Amino acid sequence: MAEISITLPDGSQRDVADDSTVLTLASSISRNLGKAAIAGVVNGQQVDLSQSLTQGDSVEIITVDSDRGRHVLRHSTAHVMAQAVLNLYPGAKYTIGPAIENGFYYDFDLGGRVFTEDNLANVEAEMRKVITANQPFVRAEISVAEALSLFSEQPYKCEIIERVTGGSADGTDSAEVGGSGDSVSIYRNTVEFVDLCLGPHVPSTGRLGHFKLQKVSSAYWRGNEKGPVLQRIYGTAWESKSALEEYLHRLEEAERRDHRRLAVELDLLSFPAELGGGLAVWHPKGAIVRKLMEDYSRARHQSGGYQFVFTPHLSNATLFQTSGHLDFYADGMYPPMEMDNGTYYPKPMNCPMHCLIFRGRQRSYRELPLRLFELGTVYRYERAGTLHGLMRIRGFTQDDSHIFCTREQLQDEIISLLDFVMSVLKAFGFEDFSFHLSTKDPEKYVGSDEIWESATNALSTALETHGVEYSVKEGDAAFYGPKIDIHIRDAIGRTWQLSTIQCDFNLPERFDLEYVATDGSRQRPIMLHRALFGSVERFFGVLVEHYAGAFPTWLSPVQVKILPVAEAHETYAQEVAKELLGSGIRVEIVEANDQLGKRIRTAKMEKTPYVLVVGDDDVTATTVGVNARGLEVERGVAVSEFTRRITEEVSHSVI
RNA sequence: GCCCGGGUAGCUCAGUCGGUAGAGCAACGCACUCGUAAUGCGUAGGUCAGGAGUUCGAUUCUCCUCUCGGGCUCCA
Repeated sequence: MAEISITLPDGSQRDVADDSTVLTLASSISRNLGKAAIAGVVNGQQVDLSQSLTQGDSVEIITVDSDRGRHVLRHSTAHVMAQAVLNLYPGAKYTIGPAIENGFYYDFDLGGRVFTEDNLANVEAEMRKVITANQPFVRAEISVAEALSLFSEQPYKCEIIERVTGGSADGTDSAEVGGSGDSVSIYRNTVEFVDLCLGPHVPSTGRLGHFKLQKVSSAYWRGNEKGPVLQRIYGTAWESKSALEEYLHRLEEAERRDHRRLAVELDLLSFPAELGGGLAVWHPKGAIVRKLMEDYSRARHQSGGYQFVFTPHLSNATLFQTSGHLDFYADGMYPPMEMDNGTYYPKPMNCPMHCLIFRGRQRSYRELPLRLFELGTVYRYERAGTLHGLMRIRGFTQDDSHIFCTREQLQDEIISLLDFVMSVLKAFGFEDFSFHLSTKDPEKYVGSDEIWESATNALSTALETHGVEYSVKEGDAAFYGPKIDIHIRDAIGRTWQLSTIQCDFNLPERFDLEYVATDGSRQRPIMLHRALFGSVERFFGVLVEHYAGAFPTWLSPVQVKILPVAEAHETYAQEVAKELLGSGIRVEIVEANDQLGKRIRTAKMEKTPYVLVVGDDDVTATTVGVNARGLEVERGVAVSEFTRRITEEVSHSVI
């Protein structure tokens, strides 16, 4: 038999029989690789395992336990779900079913019927049948005419075929269907079930099985609010039972940490219905944590060269006409209040007011960079369906700063800003950052190409100076300037976008901001918007979830609870409390009305960092029994020693 | 804003095929005074989200409103 030569990813050559496929190649490399293989990449194109190889192909094997492998697995599972739904709901129209992060979904038009959670078990059972049947995924390329005839009962499929072959495909379509020119690719499982698809897929449904359907919801066809409403089922799928279980466990963990739930359990804050949606009241325990966060932020800004300002919550409409917000953003603003001397709006942003402060008098280059800082509360009328606890809220406080600088200063300013941002976030327990640079949208921007280029270079150079990896989002910038977004990874691996550093070439123009340069000429400053927390409320929510409500000692609402063993020890407990209070520690005494075990349990459930038990021995020796969160109980610690330890712990966390 | 599903005691929930409701925890009282994650007994607590309709009678059925949840869309 003749042989052909294949190039592997490491650059090595391998000779294989000329009737080889991706699968036989994988198996020839090792038995385990053959087993783990789920698809391949041939000359840069993802293909099925059954793909034949030809002389000179570059081949990479995709295994099930890789991101790309799980993607294939999930997409194939989506097909299985579509088949199951079509079996169970005759007349259902199927639309698209992509793999997504951690899972997949598929959208159906049930002709007015809807899915409920109760239907999921049936669909799952039907899917198991499909999987047990071990149906093959057979790829074919057929002509457009054949495809339209094959899917004549499926209007959504026809629409996709027409759009793809008509050259007006978007990203969603091209993930759904492959083929070139006049043909489209399909994958057939049975005589009855066939789906349009780019592929690749697993060889047969028997390769699947570690999946779970999660929820039903609705979605718009092609994301268009005016279009048909479809029924969507979300599911997750993994390469092994243990990977599936681990993922489901992570979901449970996320639910356990949900800040909305912990806010109630720990009495941090609430969203009274009487206030209206998306508006919170902060209870004492939440308020103290928030105050500590704000105090820390203020202290850092003070030492970081910022000047504090305050601005009102309301403004005359003319301000927002000047800033342009009323033209571009009126839908996001609370409605106007008609007053006898004009129309007023609650502010959705602080920046226009900071511009007024800058413009309040003539500015010299000697003052730049001028850094104005405010914990500024803004109001945005978020659409009702988008509200989500503290993460999306209608009244919130930005740790907002506007920096006015020259073009020459931009580079250094951003370099030091990145330092500042990471240093502040690290103080709150975040270590893992990712950076995203958004560049000009060629369709929509203000300012010269030249200033965009120099500002974008300043941002990327700053990132490179710090030696951090970053992704570039081409065209994702706002119309007024390029920006860096900073995401953090929390304790259970989720990422959150918090900080942002945005260049603005627009507002200085609109407000006609100037400074006097060294040569006496009037120059326009560049304005930087930046926030570290983003919103204090949202950052608080992220912190609650990151710590699962167990704040580090310096942030804990109550740092120490003192539990006298019996009533007779209450006087001593007060003495200990007094000493700790004197050192600035937040301490509470829990009187001996309940059994000790009960009181310990309650204190632990409240996630108190230190529970001190004091009894006869302690009164005699001036000691305490220390029950620290996550540590063994330690009896007989001298009060002075405990005070020293905790004050040291707290002082290390705060500047 | 759109689709679907909820709203019963402070919290978590049960229940009423239409006859105005119940548990656990929490609160309060009494007894117990206890050395490291739930002592016992008792008391109180609800216009069953709000409004309208159907009905002899509505927490239960219907409609509307508010609100919450899951998505979609949105986040200049």
